[in-house]
Amino acid sequence: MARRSGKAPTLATVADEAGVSRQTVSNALNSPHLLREETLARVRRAIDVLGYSPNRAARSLRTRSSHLIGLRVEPATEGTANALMDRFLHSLVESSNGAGYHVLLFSSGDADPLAGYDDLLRSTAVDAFVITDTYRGNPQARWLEGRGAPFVAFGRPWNEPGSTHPWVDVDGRAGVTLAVEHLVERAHSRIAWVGWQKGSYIGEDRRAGWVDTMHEHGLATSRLSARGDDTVEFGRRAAQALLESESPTAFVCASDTIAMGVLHTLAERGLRPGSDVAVVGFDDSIAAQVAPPGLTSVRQPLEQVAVEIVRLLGQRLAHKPIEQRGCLLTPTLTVRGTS
Amino acid sequence: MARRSGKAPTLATVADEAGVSRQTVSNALNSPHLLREETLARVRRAIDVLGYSPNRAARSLRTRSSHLIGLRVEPATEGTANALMDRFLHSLVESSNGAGYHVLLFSSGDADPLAGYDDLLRSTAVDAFVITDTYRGNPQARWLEGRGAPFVAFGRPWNEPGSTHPWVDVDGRAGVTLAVEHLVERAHSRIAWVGWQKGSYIGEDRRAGWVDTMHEHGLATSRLSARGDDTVEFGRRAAQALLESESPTAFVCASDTIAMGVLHTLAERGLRPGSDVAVVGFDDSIAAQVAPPGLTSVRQPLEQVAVEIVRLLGQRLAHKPIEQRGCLLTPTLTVRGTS
DNA sequence: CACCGGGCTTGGAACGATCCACAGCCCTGC
DNA sequence: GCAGGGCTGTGGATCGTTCCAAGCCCGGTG
Repeated sequence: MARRSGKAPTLATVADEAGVSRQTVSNALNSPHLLREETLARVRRAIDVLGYSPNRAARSLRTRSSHLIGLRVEPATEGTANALMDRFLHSLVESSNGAGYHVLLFSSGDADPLAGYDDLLRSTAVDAFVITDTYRGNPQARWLEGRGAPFVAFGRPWNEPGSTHPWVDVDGRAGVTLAVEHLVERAHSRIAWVGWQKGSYIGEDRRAGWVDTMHEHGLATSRLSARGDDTVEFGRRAAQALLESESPTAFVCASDTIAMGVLHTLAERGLRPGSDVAVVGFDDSIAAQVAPPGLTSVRQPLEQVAVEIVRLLGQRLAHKPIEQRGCLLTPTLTVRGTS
Repeated sequence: MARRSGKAPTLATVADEAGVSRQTVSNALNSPHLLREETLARVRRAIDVLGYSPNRAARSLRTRSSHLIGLRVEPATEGTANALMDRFLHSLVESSNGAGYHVLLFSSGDADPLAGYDDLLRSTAVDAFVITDTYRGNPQARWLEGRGAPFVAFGRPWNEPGSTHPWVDVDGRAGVTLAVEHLVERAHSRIAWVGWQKGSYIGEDRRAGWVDTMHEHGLATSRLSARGDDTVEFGRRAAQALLESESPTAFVCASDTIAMGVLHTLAERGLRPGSDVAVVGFDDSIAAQVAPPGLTSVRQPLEQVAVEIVRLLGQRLAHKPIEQRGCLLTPTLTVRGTS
C-alpha cells in the first residue's frame, strides 16, 4: 500500500497528493466531520497511498501532549513471588494502546526517587503517570499532587486524608474473606493467619478480612496469627511455631511468598498440603501456579485494574469532571491442590 | 532550586536570564566545550535557577530522534514460569536510562504482529527497537531489516543466514553443560533430559549441551531423553515415564516450568528431590527460588544481556562502524535444594 | 440586485529546539 | 598599523503539526 519514497511523507505531501491544503488534511485526521464526504474520501486515499502517519514529535510540540504515560519500574526484588507487575504491565500497555497512549518506563536513580518524575515532567515527555506503590508513606503521590501533575494511583491513599487524586485498588480484605469462607466450607475451623508486620496498611487490611470472617463464623483467632517479613523464610518459621503450639488445620497467608514458606514446613514435617493441612496464598503468582500441588490463592483482577486506571486517566486528561475518585475491585479465589 | 513561574522556561527564557543568546544555551547543553568557562558557568546557573529542561518534543522534532526505544510486550502466557521478562525489563530500563534513552512499551493488536512496529516507525516515535523473540521464524527481524530500521535482537538469528543485525544471546548449551557437570560431580550417571519439541532451535541448543557433556564423560544418553511442550503437565508425565522405564537419578530440564512438573511426579511417588533424585531447571525463575526445596537452575545473565543490548544499540544509532555483530553470554548455575 | 451567513477551505503564525552562515573579538605576526 | 585566523556568540531559518483569522463559494432574503 505504502508508496516507498525517499523521504517520509508529511501533511504537505498528502495535501499535494489529494489536491487540498494542509489544514484540510489535518482536519481529516482530527475532525473528520468538518469535511465534505467526497473530500474526506480523497484525503484518506492519499494518506493510504503515501503510507502517511503524523509525526509524533511535531504533533506533540504543538499540542503540548505526548500521549505517553510514565511508569516507574521499581528496583527488582528477587526471591519474592511478585510476578504481579508482569501481569499488570501487560494489561496496562494494552489498555493504553487502545486509548491511544503508550507506556514509557523509567527507573529512578538510586538517589532521589522523585528525580525521574521531575525530569519527565519538566521536559514534557509524558502526559501523566501511573504510580504503583502508595502504601508506605510514599512521597510520590503527594509530590505529584503538589505539582499539579496528572496521575492515577494503583493503591488507596491509605494515610493521606487530604489527597484528591483518582485511584484504583483491590479489596484485599474481601479477598481474604473469600479464602476463609472457602476453608470454612471445607470444614476447617482452626485457620491461622500468616501475614506482615503491623506497619503495613495493606497487610492490616488483609488481616482484617481474616479476623472479621473468623468471628462471623464464631471461630477463635487468638494465638492463631503470626506477623513478619514478606519472605519464604518467615513463612517457614511461622508455620513451624504455629503447628507446634496451636496445630491449625489451615493457613491463610498475606502473600504467595509466605505461603511457599508454609509449604516448605509442611514438606519438612511430612504433612501433605491439601489433604493434611490446607494453605491459601495471595497474588496467584506463577509460583502458585506451578509449584507442586498447586497453591490455592487469591487472584487480583490486575487486568481490570489496568483498564480502570486508563479510564480514569482518560477522564483526567480530558479535563472532564471527575465522576469518581476511587475504584475498588474485588479479587477472586483460584482453587488448587493445597485446599 | 527551581523558581516556580507561570510558564515552563524555554531556551529563550534561559538565554535572557543568563544574558546570552539561545544558541549559546543550546551549546552549553550539547557541546559545552565550545563555551568559555565563565559563560558556561553563568548559563548553568541560569538553567538551575529557572529549573529548565529542554522540551523533548521540540528537540525530537528538530533532531529527528526521540531517544525512545520500542519494546513489544508479548501477550502474557500464564502458567509458564517465565518471570524472565521481569528481570530483563528492569535491567533494560536501567541501562537505557543510563544511556539517555527511555523504553516505550507497545502491544501489537491481535491482527498484524508488525502493525505496532510499522506505526511507531512511520510516526517517528522511536529511534530503535529491541526484539526478544527471534526463535520461531519470527518475521520481525527480517521485516525491520528490510525497512532499514535499527534494532537489536535478544536471541540469535538461528535460521537467517542473510541477516546482519546485531544481537545478544545466552549460551544455552553452555548452561546445560554446567548443569550436567554439576550432577556428574555429585556422582550421578543416569541423567535424563526433559526438553522441548524438535522444532525449537533454543531447545535443540540446550539439548546439545546435555548430549555433548554426557558423551564427554562417557555416559549413555539413549532412551534418557523426552521431548514435549513447555508445560508443567508435560514435565510430570515425562518424569513418570522415564522413572518407570529407565530409573534415572537426575533430571535436567529445558525450563523451570518443566522442572516443576518433574517435582510434581517426585512428590507423588514419595521421592525426595535432592536426596533421592536430583532436578535442575533452566531460567532461575521465581518459582525455582521459592518452591519447596528450592530448585537448582541455570540462570541467564539478563542484566548483562540488557547492558550489551543498549551498548550495541548505542553503536548502531551513532552510526559507528559495527565492531561486533553478535554477543554470546554464558549463564551460571544457581544451586539449591534439588541437587 | 445587493447583501448576508454558513459551510469548507486557505495561508500564515506558532510551538521550542537545533543547524547554518556570519559577525565581532582578541591575538599574533609581518 | 594592518591583515588574518581561531574562538565565541548572534539572528534567521527550519523541523511537521495545529491554531487562528480571514477568504471563497453558494443559496437565500429584502
